[in-house]
Amino acid sequence: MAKSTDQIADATGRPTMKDVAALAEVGLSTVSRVVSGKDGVSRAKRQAVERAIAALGYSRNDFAHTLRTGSARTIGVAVTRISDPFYAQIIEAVESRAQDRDLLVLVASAGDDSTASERVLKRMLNRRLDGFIVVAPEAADISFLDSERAVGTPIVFVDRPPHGMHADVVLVDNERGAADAVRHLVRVGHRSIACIAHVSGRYTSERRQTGFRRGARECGLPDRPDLIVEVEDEVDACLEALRELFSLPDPPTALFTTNSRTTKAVLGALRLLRVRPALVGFDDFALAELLSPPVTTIAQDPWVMGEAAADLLFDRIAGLAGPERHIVLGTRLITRGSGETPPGVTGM
Amino acid sequence: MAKSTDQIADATGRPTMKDVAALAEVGLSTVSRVVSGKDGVSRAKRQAVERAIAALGYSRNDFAHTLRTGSARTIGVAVTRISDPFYAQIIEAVESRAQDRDLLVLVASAGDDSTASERVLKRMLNRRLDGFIVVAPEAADISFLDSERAVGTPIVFVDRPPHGMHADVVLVDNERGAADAVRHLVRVGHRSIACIAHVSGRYTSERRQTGFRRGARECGLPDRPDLIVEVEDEVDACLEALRELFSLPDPPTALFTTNSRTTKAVLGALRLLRVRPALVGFDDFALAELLSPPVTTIAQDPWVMGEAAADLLFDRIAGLAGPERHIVLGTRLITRGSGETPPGVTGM
DNA sequence: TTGTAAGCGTTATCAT
DNA sequence: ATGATAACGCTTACAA
Repeated sequence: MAKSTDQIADATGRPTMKDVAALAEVGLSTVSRVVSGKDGVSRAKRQAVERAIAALGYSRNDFAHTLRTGSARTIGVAVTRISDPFYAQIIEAVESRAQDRDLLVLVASAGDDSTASERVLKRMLNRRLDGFIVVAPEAADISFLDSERAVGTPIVFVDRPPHGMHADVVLVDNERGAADAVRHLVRVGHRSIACIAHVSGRYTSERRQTGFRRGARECGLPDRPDLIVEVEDEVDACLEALRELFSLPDPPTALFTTNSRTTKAVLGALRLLRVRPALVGFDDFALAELLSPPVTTIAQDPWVMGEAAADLLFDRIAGLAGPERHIVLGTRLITRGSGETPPGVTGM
Repeated sequence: MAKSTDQIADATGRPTMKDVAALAEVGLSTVSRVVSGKDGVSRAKRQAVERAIAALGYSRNDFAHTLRTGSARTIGVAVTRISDPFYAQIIEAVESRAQDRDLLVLVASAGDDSTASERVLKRMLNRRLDGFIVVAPEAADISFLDSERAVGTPIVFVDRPPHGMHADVVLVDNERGAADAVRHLVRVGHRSIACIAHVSGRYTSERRQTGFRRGARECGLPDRPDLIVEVEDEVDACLEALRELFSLPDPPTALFTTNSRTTKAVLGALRLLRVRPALVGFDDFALAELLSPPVTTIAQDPWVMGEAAADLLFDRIAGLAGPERHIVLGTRLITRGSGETPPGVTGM
């Protein structure tokens, strides 16, 4: 009743190729050829088909198409948390690249939980994805992804490499970035620097701790294990950690935080204390320059990471063989002020 | 070579139900029954099938399943920009609800552009989505969505109603929220309040302007069209707008901004000026409480919006008929300080 | 309880 | 250039 044209329809109410063929008075394969943009169809028939398509409001059923051809023209992106701006930007970058190639993007927030994430990822895989980009939950056992790869689905990991599995991956140079942060703080005069590391996020957090230690060593700072603490990214936890740090006999004059969520929590905690240590955070975040003092960060570029992952994936989809590739992107120190606080100013 | 088990396979290299049936030495329909969790299968055969499934690493081809059953168990979410935290949270809320029902979520950043967004949305629709949640680009003509609805795909709009189309929609009470902002500013003593509205985002921006005017009127403020300006959400544009506002004969002592992107741009611009007007922004954002002064906002809850949209959609998918529903959610004034600046302090 | 067979809407093969 | 016809992998009467 919606359209004036009489129309037969599929189960879901939509016209099918058969309907188009009937209306255009041509064979089914001719319609298929037109729809798929193949040539070998006379002008006359092609036009008849196009008219019928327009009249019926026909559009191809992707499921039938995929069943037949094997390719869904869809890639999947799974992250641990869509609403984290860092992951959101990765997704947007991938999506933008995918649109260029007329690919659809299936997205999932897998969370950190092992069983839930496995369910989600497996469900996506049932979709016979052409490729998969994954920020893997670190707690989860993702060995099942390996058999998926074995069966031919290219998978690219982002942000952290999969545990015990050789695969394409896009990372930033966490170690070097963290070392840069330390070097910067030492340059402006600090000798006593604390590292506040996020407890979860095993991989990145650990690499950045390692970088922190290496940076400190290279700058000739004494080894101070008491200045390295692991916290949850909540204000309360950070507050407690800071209190302990600043009641040490030789308290830090500067802080390094291992990711932006932790940086934010630390900022929230600092607001409740009288200390104003220098601060450099790994991972840039919106509004960092509007805080007072503006926050100095080690920036990674999620957009570029997403693009790199997508490009790598597309190469694999196109059939690129060869050994797995690790793309390691550089980080950038953004000096904004919080890292400049001279050591003297600090103190409880 | 990947598995020790001999395995036949589909075109893509994966085992099919046929393979499972052969290995388990049962009929095809028995396998189907087991896979779909239907009963009426003897323990013995069920176990044989399960063993075969495990041995082959079989998983159901969703495309074949969907082609046959008609439902893709997939909903679509289209927003204008995934990396905008507001939309990212809506997506995450929808996704979380979808996971409860074992639905997959197809996500797209449609952008603001008309032709591009139409292409993206149409491609999603070819997927025979069970339902669609859309934050529609305002510039775009989305009348084609109407025919999609006519053919039976439930669609729920979020954040703004579709232009010239009756449909389910989840909104916040923009007008009231904006009026609340004005009332708050008047309460702390302001009489001269400017409204800095985002030029794009027609719908929300206009409603919030309307609310601003109504609030001003209800508080007995004089009608001051010169205090309402429209800007792009960039620092430069805001800077220029602010300069003009503050060179008026009777400059504002307080500002109201119509969305968080604009609020941030205005904050960036204010930093370059000597004025420190009071400020209330529509739409809350991360770190608002860490700025100095902390920013007072009219908060909308994207998570609740996403959940409401998802629930409404699920009702429709389940067959709920009846007239379209408009769900209008309230907003919440979060007093943080930037809205408390007494009028006297301001001035160029 | 179990299996056979007929499609779902599309594409690919093969005659014409 | 065109059109039957046979799959693609799955579900679902209908038989047995």
